[in-house]
Amino acid sequence: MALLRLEMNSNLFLKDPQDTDLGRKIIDESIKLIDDLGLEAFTFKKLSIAIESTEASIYRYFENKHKLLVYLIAWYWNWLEYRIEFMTNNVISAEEKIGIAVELVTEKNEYDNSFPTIDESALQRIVINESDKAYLTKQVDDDNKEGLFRGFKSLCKRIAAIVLEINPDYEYPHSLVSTVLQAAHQQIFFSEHLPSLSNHKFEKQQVFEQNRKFLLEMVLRSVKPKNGKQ
Amino acid sequence: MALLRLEMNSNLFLKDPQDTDLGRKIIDESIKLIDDLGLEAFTFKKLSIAIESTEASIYRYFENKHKLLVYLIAWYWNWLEYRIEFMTNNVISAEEKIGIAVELVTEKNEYDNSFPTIDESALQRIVINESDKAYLTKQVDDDNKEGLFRGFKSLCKRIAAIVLEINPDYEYPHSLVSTVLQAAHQQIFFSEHLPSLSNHKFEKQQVFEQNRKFLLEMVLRSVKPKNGKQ
DNA sequence: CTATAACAATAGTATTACTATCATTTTAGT
DNA sequence: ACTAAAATGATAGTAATACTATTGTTATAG
Repeated sequence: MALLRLEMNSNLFLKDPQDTDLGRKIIDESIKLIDDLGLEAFTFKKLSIAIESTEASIYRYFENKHKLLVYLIAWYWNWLEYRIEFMTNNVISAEEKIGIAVELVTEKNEYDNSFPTIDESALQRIVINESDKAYLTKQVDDDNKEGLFRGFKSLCKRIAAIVLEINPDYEYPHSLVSTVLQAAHQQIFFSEHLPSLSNHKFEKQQVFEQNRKFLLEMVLRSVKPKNGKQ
Repeated sequence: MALLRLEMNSNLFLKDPQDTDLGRKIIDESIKLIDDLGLEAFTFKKLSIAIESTEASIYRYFENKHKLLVYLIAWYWNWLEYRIEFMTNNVISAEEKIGIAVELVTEKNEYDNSFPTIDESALQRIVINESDKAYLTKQVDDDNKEGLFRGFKSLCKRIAAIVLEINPDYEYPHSLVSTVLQAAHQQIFFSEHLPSLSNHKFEKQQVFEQNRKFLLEMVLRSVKPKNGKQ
């Protein structure tokens, strides 16, 4: 598989971490640390110790912890969109395409050799546990103006376009897709921590597969009700 | 309308804030302050100034800011469940009941005279902006063991029961309902701050009404597909 | 081979999230 | 009305956090 680099919006960082060894170390180790400690207990101090550098050096790459989080989440959505693009390329049937998209959105991530140092499965856990915190802030409008959420919005738009291919008259393609993208990780969280909120059983891969079926069914039934009433 | 008191799980507080004037002031003012400042900028110091008391006094009611947030969110879900119970009482048709439930879940809240000092519309904004932070933490399992999330779980269970009345064979009642409860506030947030993620237009009441239609349609089509294929 | 960028080392600050102690006020029961 | 207990206020203190600033050292690119 080819070695790739996802181009990130330059407002996400002060200095592109993909350009230097230290920068890449910041990314890789912050993924591991946030996954371990949770965002609240994660600090630049701890990260600087983990990468055997200093707080000051990290601040040259990222304005603060929030921006670093937003960067990681944005990277994840970019990566996911890239894979959906790749896997639906040359597929003609819109229904087949939505099946592929929902599969990629809901599947459990494993190491991807295209990005050798990034632990995609840890990053997916971060998305599950922390991604909502990236936008649930008072600065959301400023951040949005800087384009920090372009990754998620672009992914949503792409999948919504497939939805409209299936049924151009469906009224809520973007709402439906953003709901599904959110549910894709929320249901995993619920089934692990608040199991009565979900019907999926948190055992090995099963929960991911049940979630895929649940969400694909929800999408298809919403978009294409079979009774012709719409 | 009768004056009511929602009984809260005693693990949510050190001393029941509903018992004293100071306690009620803590609740009322914290709702206003968190709504204004956002959870991150909200501190017990600022709250103590707002209520003309001291940090120490607040700490006698709540262990910390996190517990206070969880308390407020739990109060909201309890209140919502109570209203759903009330409004669906004596309604026979399950479809009518789900319509009422979705309406209450998605409607914009106004002052409710039963709880004179609580600003329910500010509290709803807190639920929209901050509620996910109540459980997206490393302590979620401990908090859950203490029953801190009973309000949300109980609400989900109640609505899931209505779903099963409509179709006892539907496989994902809890997943569907928790997804809807989440989407109910997420879509409001999106339409205001990240409008490309939603099809609802953020203007006055409209967004709430569009959201209701979107979610009710989603529920009904998911639960009761008309083609008899299931 | 030097100029410049990158990084390390260190120090310092305001704020936060508490804990502790003791004094004062309020309230409840007799 | 009196007293014990509970509730609250006032004040102080601490470790950690989220930065900013400065200066010195090491890489590396032209």
